[in-house]
Amino acid sequence: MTGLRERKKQATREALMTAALRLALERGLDNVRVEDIAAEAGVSPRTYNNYFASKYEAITARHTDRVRASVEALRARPAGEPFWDALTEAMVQPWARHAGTTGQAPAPELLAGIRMLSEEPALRAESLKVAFAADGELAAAIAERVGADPARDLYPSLVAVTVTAAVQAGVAHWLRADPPVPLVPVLRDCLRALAAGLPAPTE
Amino acid sequence: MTGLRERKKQATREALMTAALRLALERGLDNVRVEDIAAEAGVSPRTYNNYFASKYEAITARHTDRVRASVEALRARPAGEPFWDALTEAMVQPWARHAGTTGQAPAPELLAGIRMLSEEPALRAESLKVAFAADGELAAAIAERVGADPARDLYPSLVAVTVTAAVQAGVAHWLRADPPVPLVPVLRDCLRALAAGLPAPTE
DNA sequence: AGAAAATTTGCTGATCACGCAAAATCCTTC
DNA sequence: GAAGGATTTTGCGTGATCAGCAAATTTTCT
Repeated sequence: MTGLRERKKQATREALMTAALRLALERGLDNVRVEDIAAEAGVSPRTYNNYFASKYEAITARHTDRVRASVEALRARPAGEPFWDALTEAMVQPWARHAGTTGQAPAPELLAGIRMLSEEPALRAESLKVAFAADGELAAAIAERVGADPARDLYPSLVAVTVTAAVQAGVAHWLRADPPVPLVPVLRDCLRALAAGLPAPTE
Repeated sequence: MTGLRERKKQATREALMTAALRLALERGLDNVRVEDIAAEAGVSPRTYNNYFASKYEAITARHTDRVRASVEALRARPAGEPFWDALTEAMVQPWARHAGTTGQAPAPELLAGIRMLSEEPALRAESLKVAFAADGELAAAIAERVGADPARDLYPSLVAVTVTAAVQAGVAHWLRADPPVPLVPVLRDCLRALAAGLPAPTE
């Protein structure tokens, strides 16, 4: 079923994503026009907009995929697993390959890309948008798992939204850790703290 | 010190905000151009952009003010107050006047405005942007209060970001509650749960 | 009143995003 | 393997947003 058509579509999508990211990293976000990205990917500018609705979508597409992957990962966790274990693993998983627990440093280009997402205001906004756009689905998956009604109960959406936020905080902390630290444990800490409660440290 | 200049500036800002909101509610967001808002406020289109950088900023300006107000409110809480009490009150305060604990229903126009913020994707994105743009400041205020170093400690930013998210969830829940419920208790519940931990309901 | 400072405004240019229809490409069926 | 159908790409045109710049207007200060 993987016709040439689908493969080509995936390929241009991929080409546009990497072109956008590469150019933005090289020249700075403001010196990249849609036209440039399209040219780099060997495609007409009009086609760019068939794939991505805004100039920034292509750059944040990887992040969009990560977010969606978390939702799917949660749905794929074994049924017996305790809820917070499942949720933690699901949230961590898409980040694991970037910067695992092992000492190996993440690819610098990849890190620069993530850093740009959190430093360029326009990309930060786009990232937030996709993260919280998906959180209806995340809430639904959570509701399903804990047996709640997502429309009436506050719990699923509260957990979905705060977990999403906690991951953001974890990534941000990871980005600014001076002796670099591995990301995955940071994320686990965030989620464990969230599950257990956030009392003030000194009280 | 309240020269005519400053008063006029406040007035046009206010006029632009209300004009933008009114038009968006009346016609739908997509049928409002910057030009229309400026005309409604009796000002040139170019001036609109001196006040607001995007078409959506004016509409979400009230929300922006709420977010900022929370940060200031936290800084203004009495020093002896327990941390989570202070934080809860600070987050709730800007919303309190809209829909307090008392039975009085909120002004329908006001409610429609808030609902539009969470239903129109573009406005939702803008709201998220301002909420999380301010959360560096919120984290700083939290760090100050609990005596932490916002650059090194994860706690302040984790709390800031999750609290912001929890408020979002609370407001969203309030908006879809079928027999309407007062907002403030919902927000308090969200924040109490966040502070105490979010174990799965049935485990 | 008159100079200095700040704000408003019109103009302009760069860019973006999308509708539409023609051209190009891929897939299916005979 | 060729014709016909379906999908994608592309070019063109349109409407709109946003920011820089300099002139005009308004407020403030002396």
